[in-house]
Amino acid sequence: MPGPPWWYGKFQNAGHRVTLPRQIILGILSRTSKHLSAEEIYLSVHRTYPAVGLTTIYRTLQLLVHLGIVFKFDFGDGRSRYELTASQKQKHHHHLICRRCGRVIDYTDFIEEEREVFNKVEKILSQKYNFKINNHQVHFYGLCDKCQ
Amino acid sequence: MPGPPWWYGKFQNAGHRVTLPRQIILGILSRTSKHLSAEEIYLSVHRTYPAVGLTTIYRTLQLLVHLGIVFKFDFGDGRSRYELTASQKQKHHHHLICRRCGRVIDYTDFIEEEREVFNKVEKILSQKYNFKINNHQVHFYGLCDKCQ
DNA sequence: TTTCTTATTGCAAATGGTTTTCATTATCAT
DNA sequence: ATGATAATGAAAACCATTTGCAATAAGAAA
Repeated sequence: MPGPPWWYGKFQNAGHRVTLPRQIILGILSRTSKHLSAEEIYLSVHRTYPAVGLTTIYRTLQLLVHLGIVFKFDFGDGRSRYELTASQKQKHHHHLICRRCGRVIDYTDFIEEEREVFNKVEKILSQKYNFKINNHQVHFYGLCDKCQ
Repeated sequence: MPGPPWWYGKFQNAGHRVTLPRQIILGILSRTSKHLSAEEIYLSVHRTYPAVGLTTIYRTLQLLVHLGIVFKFDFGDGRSRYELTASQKQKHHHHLICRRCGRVIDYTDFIEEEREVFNKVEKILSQKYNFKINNHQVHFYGLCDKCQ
């Protein structure tokens, strides 16, 4: 798949430079289907590019979230976790979180049906509260099979 | 409304003591409709009971979350916020969060489809992933009227 | 290609919410 | 009333994340 990646334009428009660390980080995010933390990304980057510092990871993630390229999640384990908003590896999904062991399951079941409802709800909420809604997240909390 | 409060049994069953700080904290949570942070609760407690320390607030909240009496939320402002899971003041609701100013709006006026989908999805997910689901949270992210 | 402006980076130090340690206090079963 | 021990408060420790600043590099202009 040649040509510039899909996020390229978002950088240009906002006047941000396409630097090596940023490309590497985006590469990692686009190749995983996990919810990586800043440190995990740092370690992954560090294997091939030891010169990149943890600070850059944090600053880049902050930028990516701001540009709407990445979602930031809190699953309750004391650190933020990040996912691309769009990629081959990441279809739109919601989360099932175990309160005991912290396991997170992505599910896409009924996502279409959910999406229809959410579209409708978003439209209603946008009007009622005069809110410009960009995205949503759904978390179900409970106990996984091993922890019951 | 006389008699012991609804959470009393949960304490007893788990062998936890009903102490003054715990009663005060639960009192505050049951009288508010806001999403209070640990520090806000501390300050509120402190006005009438200056002897209660911040540490106790944290430990109590941790216990309450564990007992399922309180929900812990992360709205992205760098601190956790807490709400009773059940009370006169708190009906089940979802959140609308402004990415810019951090304002959080609760909404409870669900449309029928919304309820149906959640009931259905919850049931199916429980079976498919053998998860015992206790609750869910829904966050819509966007820009509020003032921040657009 | 070379130059120049300035956004970006790395390191170290600072921040700040939350947790831990430990001696003291208070709950509640006996 | 008493005793076992859960709970508490104060201070210190933790640790994910942010900030200050001098050095570096992206990308527009020449």
